[in-house]
Amino acid sequence: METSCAAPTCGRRERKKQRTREALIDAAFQLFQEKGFEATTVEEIADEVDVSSRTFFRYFASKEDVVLTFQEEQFTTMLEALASRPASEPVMTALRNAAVSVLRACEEGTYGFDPERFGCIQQMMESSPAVFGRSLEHGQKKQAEITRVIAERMGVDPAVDLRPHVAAGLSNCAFRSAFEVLSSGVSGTERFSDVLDQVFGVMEDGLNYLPAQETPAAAEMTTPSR
Amino acid sequence: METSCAAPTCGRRERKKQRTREALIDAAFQLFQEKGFEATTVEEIADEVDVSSRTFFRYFASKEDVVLTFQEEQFTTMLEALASRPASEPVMTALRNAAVSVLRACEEGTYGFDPERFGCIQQMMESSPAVFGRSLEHGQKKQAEITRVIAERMGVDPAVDLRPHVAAGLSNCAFRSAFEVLSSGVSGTERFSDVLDQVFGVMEDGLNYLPAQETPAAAEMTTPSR
DNA sequence: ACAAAAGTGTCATGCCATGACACATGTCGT
DNA sequence: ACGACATGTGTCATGGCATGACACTTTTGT
Repeated sequence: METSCAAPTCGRRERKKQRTREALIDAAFQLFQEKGFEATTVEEIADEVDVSSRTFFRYFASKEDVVLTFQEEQFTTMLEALASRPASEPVMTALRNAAVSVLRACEEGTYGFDPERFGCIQQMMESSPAVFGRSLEHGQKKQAEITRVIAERMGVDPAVDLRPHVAAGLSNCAFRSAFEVLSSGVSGTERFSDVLDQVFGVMEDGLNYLPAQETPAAAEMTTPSR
Repeated sequence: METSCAAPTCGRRERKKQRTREALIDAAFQLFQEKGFEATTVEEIADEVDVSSRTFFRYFASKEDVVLTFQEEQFTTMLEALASRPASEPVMTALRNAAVSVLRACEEGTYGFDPERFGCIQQMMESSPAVFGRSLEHGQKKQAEITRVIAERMGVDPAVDLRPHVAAGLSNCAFRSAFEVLSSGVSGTERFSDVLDQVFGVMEDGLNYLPAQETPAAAEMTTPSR
């Protein structure tokens, strides 16, 4: 009757659960990469780990959720990175730095991220709408948390001031724009983190001045040769 | 063997199809409003119109698609509005004006929009994640088209220049931010179109200067009492 | 060792979505 | 108006996702 540890991080049971969870994720990604997301059934994933499909759904609310696990970690890391930015930094700069640093970690495998899986997920986002949709949904949901953090950092009340909401939206938007740019193969775009940085750059210094028409030369300013 | 009209907008068959489609939409919204989106089954919708569920799926790829019909119309209207903005207008201004005018149309029932249904959809977006997710997905997909139009307007190549992508992303982001602000009940927000306008305002004149900390007084600038 | 708690497997169920095939209903040329 | 063709619809059949119910097993705390 719950006497010792309220949140039992210890114990065989907990360890076993964690192992099953990891196994499910690994098996899932394995299969996703082999046959694609859509073509992989929950039953196959469960069979691979030798549990029932029912059990799978006790660990994940949906098949897409397995993939979103990763995104959730990214988000957590981003929040940490944001918190560790100096308070003197302007909001958008802090968001930019935090966001870019997280993607760098994903790409370079630091911080416990797996670059291969990172790439795998990007692929799935492009190829299966279900994953993409859930990802957008997840991002939008998390945006609310970012809003809170930003509002705190700005020292304003998010129930009155729109700006934290917009700022959070912009960071989210930056991610998606970068992804879209990347997957539509815009020239000179390779690393996700670089593109993201550029997108933030366009937002920060180019937004007000997007003209009706412009000489091609001026475009060089915002899309530097790297 | 296809002699007269290549795109037969005429003909009984076509009319019948259109009627069935309308009937399905109407029945669907009726039921959605009565019992909620999730609680309504495709079979119920089809029964109401006296067709088989199979037929329903010949008109709509998914249950969510019925709702997205409306969004598709909004989008089309927005594109038209954007095209009719003077070419001299800066891109973000044009986007802002176009976007706001569409929402106004939705709210006021002009241009063939139904304000009641508009409200109904907003409700569903808040209450059923599936609809919300699909809506995000749809918006993201359409963003690509906006990108194209903007690039053309700017006279730049979207395969080289990031800015059209970002601008399109921002307009999309503005919609969602406005929606989020609205549904999280930020004070002084009532009409969707007004909030959207404010969001664009924040983006245009406040973005660069979102400071680390700020006196509450300065906030008044970007959130006018209207 | 025992009792409570927590996890799992096994049905059963319901809904969404799609393919196949037969049937009915328009459409068009003559 | 009639017949050939195209197109839309109904009726299965199928398969996957997701969830509830209930019995059974494992773990945990005392």
